[in-house]
Amino acid sequence: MERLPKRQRHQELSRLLEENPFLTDRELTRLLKVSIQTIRLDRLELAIPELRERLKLMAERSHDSVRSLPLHEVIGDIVDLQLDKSGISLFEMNEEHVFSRSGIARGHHVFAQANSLAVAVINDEIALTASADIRFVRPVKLGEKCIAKAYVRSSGGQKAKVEVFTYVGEEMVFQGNFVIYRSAAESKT
Amino acid sequence: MERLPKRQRHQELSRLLEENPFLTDRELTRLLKVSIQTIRLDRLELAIPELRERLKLMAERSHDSVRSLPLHEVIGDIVDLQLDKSGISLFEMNEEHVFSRSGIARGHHVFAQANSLAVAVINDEIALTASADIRFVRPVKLGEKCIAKAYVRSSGGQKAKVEVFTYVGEEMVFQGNFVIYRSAAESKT
DNA sequence: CTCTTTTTGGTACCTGGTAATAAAGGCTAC
DNA sequence: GTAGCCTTTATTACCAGGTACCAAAAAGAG
Repeated sequence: MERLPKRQRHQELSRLLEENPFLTDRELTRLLKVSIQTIRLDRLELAIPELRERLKLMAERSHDSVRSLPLHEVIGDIVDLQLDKSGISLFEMNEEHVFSRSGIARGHHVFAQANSLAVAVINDEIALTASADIRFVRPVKLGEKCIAKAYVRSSGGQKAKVEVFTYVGEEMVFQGNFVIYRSAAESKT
Repeated sequence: MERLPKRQRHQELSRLLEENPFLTDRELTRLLKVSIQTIRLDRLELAIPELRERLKLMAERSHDSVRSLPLHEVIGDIVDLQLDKSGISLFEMNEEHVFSRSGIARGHHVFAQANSLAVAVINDEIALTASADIRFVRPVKLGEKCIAKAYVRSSGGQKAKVEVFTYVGEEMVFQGNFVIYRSAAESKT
């Protein structure tokens, strides 16, 4: 058995669910052409919860409105969030985000998604961006779906370091290192 | 059997679910002290969907809402522009730009003003942010007027370096070094 | 050609329901 | 009284979308 197919399938599975978290295992068997048991093993390996749990998580996030994310002001759609650890958000570039001339996204929209995620992932009353070092790897074009992944690298004390990578499909389009100030109170994790 | 208890129960049921839509029928039997069948008949009468449907609806709403936000073409009013030299823009923070909790502006709005200006100041068909190194010196609060000043430090070749300082009054609140890609030499096409 | 990993298949069980049907409780009308 | 009616409760069958586990087949790797 080639090592690739499995990893490719895992990537594909993650991508599909990031794009559309409403897919059941049965629908995934159709999309990936493997048995339902394989899908379930894959989800297990990738630590992706079942459909109902995913929906519940989404519902909870939108319901709470407490926590560090007033959802309406967040750029992008946060589909996974492990406070103080990591997070994933989706954002699709459409007309209002791009230069009309070239169809290329304005940098600050790409930044906004990454920044929103970096702030959201910090489990604190108040979290503010202190500084950032960012790189636009390749232009993002109209219609492209950006998947931003944030990883908290260090969160001791008042400053947390968060690394964010933004992808379009497999391709990295943006990378940023954020330093986030936190209100200091509840750091325990 | 009193006619009232039923209507009262219906009201109570609606109230409970509005307050906490995550309640299962079983939990409701405990709260209302009737059988689970009664709860289900009540939900039927009141046209309240089952728990899973409620969660799904909430998840769907949170999924396709967020995408849009008031980030239009250029952030800030450009009041002075000397192409390839310098520029100034103004931007006032209001409710939609700040964390409702703290009244502090979200970093990406401050960044967006600076980024817009850095791109605008470059005299070329196409100008894109390649990378940036930014620092939020102090938080910007609701109602504050930000004055961003951009200076082109070097513009030879395909990359231009632009330095942006943002002030509220005399106070510097943000500073960034941008590297901007330009489509070619300024004299071309 | 073995040995291990991966994939598939199947069963039992769980949650939070729907749907249908029957039975019991309570109240009114005659 | 008791018949009629609504409300409530109980029972059973069924479903979706899983989990958990076991066994066997398929596919590589050595």
